[in-house]
Amino acid sequence: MERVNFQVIEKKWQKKFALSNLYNKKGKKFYCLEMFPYPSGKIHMGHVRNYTIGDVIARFKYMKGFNVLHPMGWDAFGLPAENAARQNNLKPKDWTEENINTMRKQLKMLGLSIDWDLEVSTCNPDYYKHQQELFIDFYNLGLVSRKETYVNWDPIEKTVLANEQVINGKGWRSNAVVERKKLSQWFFNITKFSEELLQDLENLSGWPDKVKLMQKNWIGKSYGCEINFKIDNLDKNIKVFTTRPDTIFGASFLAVSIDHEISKNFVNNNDFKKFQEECSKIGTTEEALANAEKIGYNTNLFAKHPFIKGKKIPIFLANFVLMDYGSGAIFGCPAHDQRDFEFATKYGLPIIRVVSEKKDDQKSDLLEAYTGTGIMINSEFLNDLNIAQAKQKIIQEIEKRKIGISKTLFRLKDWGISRQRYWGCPIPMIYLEDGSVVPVEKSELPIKLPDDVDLNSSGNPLENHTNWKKTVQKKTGNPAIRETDTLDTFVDSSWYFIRFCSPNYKDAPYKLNDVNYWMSVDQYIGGVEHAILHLLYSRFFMKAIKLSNKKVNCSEPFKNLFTQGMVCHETYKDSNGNWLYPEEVDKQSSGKVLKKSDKSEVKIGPSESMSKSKKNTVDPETMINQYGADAVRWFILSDSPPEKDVQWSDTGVISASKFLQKFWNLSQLIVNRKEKKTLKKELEDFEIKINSTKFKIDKAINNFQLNVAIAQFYEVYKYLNDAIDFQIDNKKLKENFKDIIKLMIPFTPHIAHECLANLKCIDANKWPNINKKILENLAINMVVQVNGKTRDVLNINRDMNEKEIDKIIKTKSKAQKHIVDKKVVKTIYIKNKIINYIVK
RNA sequence: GCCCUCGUGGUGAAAUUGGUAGACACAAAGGACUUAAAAUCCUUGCCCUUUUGGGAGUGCCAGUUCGAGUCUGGCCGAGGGCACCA
Repeated sequence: MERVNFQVIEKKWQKKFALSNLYNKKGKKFYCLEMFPYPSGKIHMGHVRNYTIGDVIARFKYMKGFNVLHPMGWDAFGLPAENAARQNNLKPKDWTEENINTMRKQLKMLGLSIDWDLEVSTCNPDYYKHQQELFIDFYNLGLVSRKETYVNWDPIEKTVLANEQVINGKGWRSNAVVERKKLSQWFFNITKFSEELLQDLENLSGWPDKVKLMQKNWIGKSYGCEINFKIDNLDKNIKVFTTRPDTIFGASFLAVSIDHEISKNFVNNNDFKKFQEECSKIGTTEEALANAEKIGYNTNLFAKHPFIKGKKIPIFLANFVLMDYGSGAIFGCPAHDQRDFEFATKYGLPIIRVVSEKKDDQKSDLLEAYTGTGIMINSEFLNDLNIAQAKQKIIQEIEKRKIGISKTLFRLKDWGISRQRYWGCPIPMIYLEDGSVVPVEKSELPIKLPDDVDLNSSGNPLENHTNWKKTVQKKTGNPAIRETDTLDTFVDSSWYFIRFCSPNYKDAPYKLNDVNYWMSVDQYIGGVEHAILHLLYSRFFMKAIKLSNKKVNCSEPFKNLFTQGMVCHETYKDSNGNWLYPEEVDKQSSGKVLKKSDKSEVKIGPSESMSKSKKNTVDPETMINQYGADAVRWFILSDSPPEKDVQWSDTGVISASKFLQKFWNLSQLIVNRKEKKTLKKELEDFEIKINSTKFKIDKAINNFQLNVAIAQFYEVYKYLNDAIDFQIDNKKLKENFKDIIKLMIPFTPHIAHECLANLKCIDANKWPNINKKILENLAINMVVQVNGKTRDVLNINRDMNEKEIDKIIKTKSKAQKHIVDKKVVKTIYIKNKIINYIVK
């Protein structure tokens, strides 16, 4: 049999895929989007998986008659471009563009049904001009502010990181230990949407619960109240936020953050300085802070207990109270909060129980804080209430006495967007001589990045540039200085899906009609690592854009979200402990693995997600050249469910390639098949099998069970191979075979189209009809059980009644010997499924 | 510490959502074809029985049910998210 030349047919069909008229441009809209890539150099297997999954969905929808939007772009700003440019003495722009060209070429090799006319790149002034417009819109809406705050400073990247970019106290990209630094920064006031961002999660039924939960926890809504404590002998109050106002009678101290304004009273105090030093010694990483011992500084001030006349409780400055949550002060109730318990134990403060699990259990000493349910004790008017009732009552009382107010707090913080880097979108703000800061005129946009920057000196290249920042205010002609910070690259990716709706529109970031037609994204696909950052920011952008233009009728950007798993590969180390690439090792049939260069033994490590640092990567382009794009696509979908990690295996892709070859062989056999006469019964059975396969595949794709769909193709292949010899005429056989191949187009578009062309198929891009009537008449397998144990399976007509079945079982079935001579106590009969005899 | 998810052959996984456990694939062993190899195809896969058969079996222990991989409770293990958030 002739071997199919993958290279030739893939090139041939990719030319046709490039003509957008191949795709349906009518019908109901369907916006299919995969997270766009950062152009780091070459595509990796993670991209292959992501975009192949997306392509299956997009092609599936095209074929089902939808008008599909399936674009691609580049998340092209970012620090690696600067680093690479510095190392290779290039311009970030040139480096980025070169990578884009490479990766575009590679993506095209995969045969994706992308509409390349819509391509956008975030580093292109045509794109970031509109981002600057949006920034100004947001500014005018009061959604942008400038704040002096402690920031997460990455000492390697010399830039500020958002909280979300700090992972275990380290920079998400550099892995450097993050420092605390006070800087003036630009913020998007994402917290203005806290409630909405939380509420609207409820409507996102097409999102994984896991992702919604992560966002919910991140937003972190908590109910409680604020209480004012009067400081004794001082005309001052300390505001305290608590979610447990019910435990107020157990309060034995106040603890206040070191950054709280009250600590200003002690700046000249040597003990305080010592304490401050001690705190800073602990380090600034969240991990270190979380595990650090709780220490305090006794201010010798006292607060009046708001409900116990004459009672005074000491005020401490404490390292475990955070300034940027609540009001930076708490009341300590050691009996019912573990942190307070540790603190009180250390400083010998009273531990007063106010919640008791049982009424009589109040004498034993606590070994740790009790945080469970119970009823109130030692709490005057709250006694005998449960916690919920007590909370309600005390808040009423607090409000009545005007010493506080019920309050809801969010953990979510505003989004710091300033970056002291060159390769990002310039922030369109200017500083005037009178000290005010104003946006530039929209007509001046884009504020372009300069080409001639020095990336080799430290600090912010735009700040260091000789004249870039010098400008004049257009309206007045007065001299002004440009903002030299650039935007966090997460801003770039927070609205690209909107730009895709009208990517070439020059007048505004989006064309209203196009956005209202295409948005929201019907299917968004990407890695779960973006569950919080990117998705939350994008949701914020959509809401902010809607706020700036009431005619936009979309408030959530992504209707359905699918998060795919990672691509993994085993790791290899030589005897010196150096990582080795898979192509540097040889696998022996004995199971041993040897280093190719010197035949030394190689240690195999566990399979981990592919990363350059561990060298467990496989180059997609090499694989495509070797086995064909279809085989690579097929394998990466076949082995695991898309939401789980998949193990890359060379033998797997080889077998995928072999299967496609066999499938092609089969199509040749069918093309050249000799005519046969049809036997009615054989044709019926055949059509039942083909239709049930079609049904299962269609359903599997709908459910994102692409691995299950592929298993169906393997199964039906075997069947079709036998079916060649069935008594079925060529027309019927080919018709059914064509339908099966059409189902393969989303998975392996090149070879499927090639086979269909050989079969002279004229409507290849139309999803075949499934004859449900045939399926309804399908014979079923009736399971026959005795005492719950399966004794036989009967292939019988659908909807047969119990009596008939009982007759068959008692005369012909293998189960009869388990029933005869025994008393049938009960029979459970589930139509078309099972019959279970209970015998004694 | 808190929250969430998941435990099925040597491996990746299926299982119509409470109804034949292990589809499909990888790897392995045996066989066919071949002078041989490659390629291709077939068979096997826990225990007992020569076979027909029978039994055990979805991390562990209990429970609900005619029937549990699927539901409930407890335990053990793995992964993920958050982490001094008051």
